[in-house]
Amino acid sequence: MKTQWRGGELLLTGIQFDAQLCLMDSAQSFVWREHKGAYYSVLHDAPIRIKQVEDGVRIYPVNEAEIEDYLIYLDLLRDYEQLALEYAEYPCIVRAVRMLPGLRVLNQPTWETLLCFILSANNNVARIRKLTWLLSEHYGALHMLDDLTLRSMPSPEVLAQVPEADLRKLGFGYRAPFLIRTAQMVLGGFDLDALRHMDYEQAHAQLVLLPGVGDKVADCVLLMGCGHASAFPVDVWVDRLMRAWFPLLRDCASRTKLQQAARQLLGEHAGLVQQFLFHCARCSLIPLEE
DNA sequence: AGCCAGGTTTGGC
DNA sequence: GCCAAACATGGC
Repeated sequence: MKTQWRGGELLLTGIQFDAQLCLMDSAQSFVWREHKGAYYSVLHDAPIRIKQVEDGVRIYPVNEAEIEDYLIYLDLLRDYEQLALEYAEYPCIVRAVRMLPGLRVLNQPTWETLLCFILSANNNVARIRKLTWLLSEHYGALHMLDDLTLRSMPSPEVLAQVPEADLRKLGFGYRAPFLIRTAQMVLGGFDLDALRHMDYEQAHAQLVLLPGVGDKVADCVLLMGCGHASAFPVDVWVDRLMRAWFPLLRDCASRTKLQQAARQLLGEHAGLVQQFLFHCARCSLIPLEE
């Protein structure tokens, strides 16, 4: 990887990174929007633009001191070739990782990851993105970039004060009180930053204390919002594909059992693998049955 | 029109 | 601990 920085623009080349896949199509993040061939969002209270180039990306604006933050966000400091080697004994994993060379697991801010995945429960991707947009549009801070108005996700301070009825009117349904009560708990001292430094079990046990956060949402937040690469979210797709491709797991009595067994089996980077398998199955890149 | 969505909560054994 | 039903909404 080569990094060049000048005039507030960061140019990263010699990397495998598919912006459309990572920011829009892989259902990891719901806060990016596409405009004229570039991707826009607000990250850590600053508007940001990412554009795909030949063998890398251009990011603007970036302070020189923040360069590493973006490498971390896009997970460009990790060797994904190594990931395939690590799981050489599982042909389906090697195949999935090699099939999506531009896919990376984003390291997103914990708070917005938490909000998005509370919204994701029993919901479809199109509506998760719509509700995420509604939340930022009504309660987020305003930013400008390239004559585009962008809004951040609401802070816990703001969200904790929103009347439940207002969110229900906007179409949040039964998830409305989950969002508000979670914001109130974070405001009341629930330490999201601490989750990064706890071990997986401990951090998971903490997260499920939040309203609207069950096992699966907790694992998504841990994987994509807390740097826990071993967190292994199991949704309908992952449940089906793991049973289909891993005979060892076929007889797991419940989703909880399967989640634990799969995480145990795949180890330190289970969650990274999960993203590749999930995308392959969801987009029918690898058939679930033969 | 009806099924389904990157599930969670609640209340019953 | 395991199971079922309720849950709001709208995408397809």
